[in-house]
Amino acid sequence: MTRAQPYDREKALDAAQDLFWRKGYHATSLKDLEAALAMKPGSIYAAFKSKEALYLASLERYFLGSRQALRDQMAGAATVLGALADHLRSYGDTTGAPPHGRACMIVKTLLDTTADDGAISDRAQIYFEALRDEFAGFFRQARDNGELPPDANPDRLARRYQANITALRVEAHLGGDPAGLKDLAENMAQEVEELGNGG
Amino acid sequence: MTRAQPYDREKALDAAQDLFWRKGYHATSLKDLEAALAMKPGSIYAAFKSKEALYLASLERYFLGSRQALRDQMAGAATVLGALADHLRSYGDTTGAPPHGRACMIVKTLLDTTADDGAISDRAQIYFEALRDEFAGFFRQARDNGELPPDANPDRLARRYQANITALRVEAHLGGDPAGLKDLAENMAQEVEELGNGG
DNA sequence: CTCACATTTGAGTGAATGCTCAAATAATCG
DNA sequence: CGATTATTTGAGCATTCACTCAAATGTGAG
Repeated sequence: MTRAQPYDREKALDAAQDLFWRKGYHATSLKDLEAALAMKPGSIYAAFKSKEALYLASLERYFLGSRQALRDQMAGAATVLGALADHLRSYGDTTGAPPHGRACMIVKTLLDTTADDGAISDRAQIYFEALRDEFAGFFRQARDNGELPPDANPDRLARRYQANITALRVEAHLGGDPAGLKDLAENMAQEVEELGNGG
Repeated sequence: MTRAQPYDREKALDAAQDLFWRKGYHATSLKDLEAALAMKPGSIYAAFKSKEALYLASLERYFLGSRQALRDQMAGAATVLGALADHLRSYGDTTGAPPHGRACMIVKTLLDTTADDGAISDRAQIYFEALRDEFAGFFRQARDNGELPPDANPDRLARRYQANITALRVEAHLGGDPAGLKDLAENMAQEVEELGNGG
């Protein structure tokens, strides 16, 4: 049959994602990618077609990974609101592996691309909204199982929740006072929990 | 004396600020700037020294303008909290001239620069914190004049307030459903007002 | 009007960009 | 062990990048 691929596609995509996430699309050059992926330009183009396509693949990987991590985190929780609150709290801790201490790659993408960056900004918007839908689903779940009052608006709550995460992760990206960040996260987390106590 | 400057420095800086604000530092080329400023490369370098220096000048202009607009808005207000709430509400409207419908240039800068972009990210962080101090000053004012309880924490409130603005303006940048954005802004604004009602 | 000089000009700099492709390489097949 | 074919290689492509500087231009002084 065909020759086994001497490069590890998952590992390469992982390296590309990390590099793009840190430096952004425009500031990342092919030279940077060659070094990070340990691949020569020809191989990169054979495997990923173009810098833009590689970015799109990295972004998709980021989105799928984030969503999966969120679902896993929610699955084993006692209450939905408690788990959503804990998810916020987790961004208050900048130590440890990414995504801690980093802004959301989707938000970064949204902010530094324009219409003339082709499909990239469109795709980022789709992912951003998909994550919002994910949050809305959890709030709906909380409403349906009685954690939230019956007149709670899951879409509105999701929008607000996502806004909090966005802001929290921008703060984390700055890397200022860790206590202040933790305090901010705790503040937001408690607001979520209080939604269940007739807030 | 010396020859009158045939280019308008303010107008050029204004054009540069707008272009950088929209496209970001890395995605903006000298060609773009030449077109926007209606100046040839030699003139740009004589007037502004480098692309980085021009960006720093644009960012400073943005910061000073934003802070001044905020101060003006706060000066003629009946209550401090009401004015802070209205400031949030203003970002819920994407129609009209910038800054409406655009993310904060300082936040954009923070997210798409790294340490190897020299002074730019440092400067953006300074401005971001300066705006936070500005907000903290208003909350302190509200506490001292009785709008807030005596044990209110101005720094914490300012951090949360700035986080809300950051998130709101990221949402505005997306340009999705205007009603949803307005709703989000109203939501945040009411939370600020409720701080004064024993919240 | 002429001189002196500050300012603008824009073709041109070397370096870096994203990307290509003919040649070299390695793995599987009969 | 060749023969075949998928894959990698890396020098090098055209283009664009941020930037420079000698020459042209316009201005105020004498």
